[in-house]
Amino acid sequence: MRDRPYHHGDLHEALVSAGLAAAGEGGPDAIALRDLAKAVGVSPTAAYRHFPSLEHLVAAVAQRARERLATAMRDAMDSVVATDPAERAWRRLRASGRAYVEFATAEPNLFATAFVPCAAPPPRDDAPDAWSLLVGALEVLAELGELAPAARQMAPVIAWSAVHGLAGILSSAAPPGAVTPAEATEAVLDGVQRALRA
Amino acid sequence: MRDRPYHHGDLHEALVSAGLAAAGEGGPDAIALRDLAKAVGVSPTAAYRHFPSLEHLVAAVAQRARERLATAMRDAMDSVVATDPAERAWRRLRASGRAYVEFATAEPNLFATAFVPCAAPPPRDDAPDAWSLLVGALEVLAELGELAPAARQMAPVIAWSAVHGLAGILSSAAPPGAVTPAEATEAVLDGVQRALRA
DNA sequence: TGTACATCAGTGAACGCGCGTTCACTGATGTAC
DNA sequence: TGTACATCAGTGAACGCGCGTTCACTGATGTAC
Repeated sequence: MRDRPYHHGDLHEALVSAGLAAAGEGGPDAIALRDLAKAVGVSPTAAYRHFPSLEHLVAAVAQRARERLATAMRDAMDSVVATDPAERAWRRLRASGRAYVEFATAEPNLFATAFVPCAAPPPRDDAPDAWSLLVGALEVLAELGELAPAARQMAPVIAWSAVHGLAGILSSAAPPGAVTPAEATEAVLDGVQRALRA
Repeated sequence: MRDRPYHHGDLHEALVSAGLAAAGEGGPDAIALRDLAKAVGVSPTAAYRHFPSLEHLVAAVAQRARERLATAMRDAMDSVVATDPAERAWRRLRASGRAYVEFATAEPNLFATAFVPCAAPPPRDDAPDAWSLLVGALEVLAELGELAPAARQMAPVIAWSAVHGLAGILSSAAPPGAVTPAEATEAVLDGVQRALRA
């Protein structure tokens, strides 16, 4: 008397999705093949029909986590309303950075999962891809003449470092000193703007 | 016929030091109690005379890793020679940041160990302490009137975020785009300086 | 349209491993008298 | 100065667990004729 058909239907997707849930609760180390199989209601062996090894499953879950992060950035950028092109472009850059940091603080385990070192390659390109979103936002600013010429080539690494660093700090500890996470975030975004602005 | 005395002498220190070596080779997960006991030539049980649990040993090793990082920063700062006080202060700040990033790229496993999430508290305050070194360097700049008033309170978090973020990126991947790690580092340090400068 | 059969996605039991930790113990040290 | 004894730092064996992975297998699907 099984209430579940012999064939699962989409075990691949179910495992990745269960893996994302587990990672959200306990970080990347919580992605355990046997646990995921159990959560999905399938024997551990069944997973090997869809992933050659745990590493590949982890890679797929990590990609999913990165895509969540990138989606949050994109949504935040898309909700910016401003008529002046330059102001709009700066606001979109700031919105992406803010969303990045907020994702890291709201979901520290997924944030850690997104960047977990992983031997297996991701199954495909990230979509959306956080880095591309950032580079795109900076290109708009460059075309508007808003970026300092000296900073232009290095703008992506400068912005990414600042935001990624703050995200890492806030995802594992309170900001040092008597400062709220939101204040620290705006201060870092101000700093990025001063670093890049023409 | 044992060539080793029954009492070790300083097993506490030996375990931490073996833990640091293991972490340098394989990251924080390589800190395994049984392996360390074996490396030191002692039974696993002996470790429990010195640490209540593995967590506490890991905390001690992580602290040691952070102190290595801070020592590298301090050494780099101390080797700055400049007569003009403002130039000297800026150079010291840059030297500390550069050393931070270089430590992360040269010893990615120790860098990861330094910031591993750990339930047990560190046995004592870090000495030297990287955060204090940074704050000290920025205070000197502030007293010289080199910092923008708006940035002054937030200077530590701005500088730390940028450098910590770049260190995290470079410790696990090549910098995106056709850029060397050294170029990226100088660009980020330039960015910090533009963000903070009066 | 019906049927043989190749293919594929599952099962269930087991393997082998390494881990942190605990137990009852023994060897060495140092101190009180 | 010598000795009984408390204290401390080790030993060695074992426990129990959970892990990723493999094996021989079975149930379901779909396609060629």
